[in-house]
Amino acid sequence: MKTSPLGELEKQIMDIIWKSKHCSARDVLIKLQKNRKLAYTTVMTIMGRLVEKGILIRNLHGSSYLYQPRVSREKFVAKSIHIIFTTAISTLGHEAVTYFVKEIQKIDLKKREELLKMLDKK
Amino acid sequence: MKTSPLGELEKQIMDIIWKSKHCSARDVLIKLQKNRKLAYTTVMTIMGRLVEKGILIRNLHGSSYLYQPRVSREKFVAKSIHIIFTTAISTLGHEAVTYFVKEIQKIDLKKREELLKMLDKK
DNA sequence: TCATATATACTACACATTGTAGTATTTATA
DNA sequence: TATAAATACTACAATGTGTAGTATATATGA
Repeated sequence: MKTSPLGELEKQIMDIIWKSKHCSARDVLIKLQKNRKLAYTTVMTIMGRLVEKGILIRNLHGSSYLYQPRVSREKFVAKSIHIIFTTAISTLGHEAVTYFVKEIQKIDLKKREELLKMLDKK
Repeated sequence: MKTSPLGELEKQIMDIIWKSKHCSARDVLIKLQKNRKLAYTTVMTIMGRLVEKGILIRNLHGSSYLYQPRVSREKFVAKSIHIIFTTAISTLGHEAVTYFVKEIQKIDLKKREELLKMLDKK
């Protein structure tokens, strides 16, 4: 079963596009290449797949495409969490909810600790 | 990325073993075959993989193996949820937490509704 | 206008995961 | 001892993801 809606490269590409609202494959490539070597066609392939998956939309702009997210990052995250959550429950059973609650409580604890640390420094 | 720690068949097998505490491949096969046709070797393969993954433990018992879960269902669920939760956050960002909270709130609402329905019938 | 650069389409391939099962070999049992 | 049962090993298809090459079309600048 799947645990996450995007692969690593897909995620990086989506993050770039969500930030820029719309961009070409080359725009994305250039940003990605700041961190690593990557072929233009690799980016094209992934972006094409994201279009197939309905996550990106593209429009011809002259002789090349401009890509846009089909939904906002917020909506995408909301939907993904819904899928992840319901999948987890159907695979692992209802007790799963309890553990999600516990995870959230842990996070809050950490946040509290972080806040305390910050206050300490000031 | 992965969304769930077990595939469909793996899940079914684990559920059987968690219920019986320990059993042979044949025990599992017989239970699975109540719902569908399946080869003995298919079950063997999956159970072998579950051993490789550290989810099952097996001990020779005469000339065949008896399989046991390495951890309780509870612990497995807890760990799985932890992985799912942290993976989701690292892929989708911290806002993800908000949406998990919303999902839990939705569930509670449903449960409340279900309860009301049950009360209504009685 | 022509050579080069750029974009796209299409194809390919590797690797991991999962479901599925066959074959070969060993072992037990009637 | 022949047969049944268990295991080990191998295989293969489908899917998802990362990676990139090749072929073709198109634009652009000298």
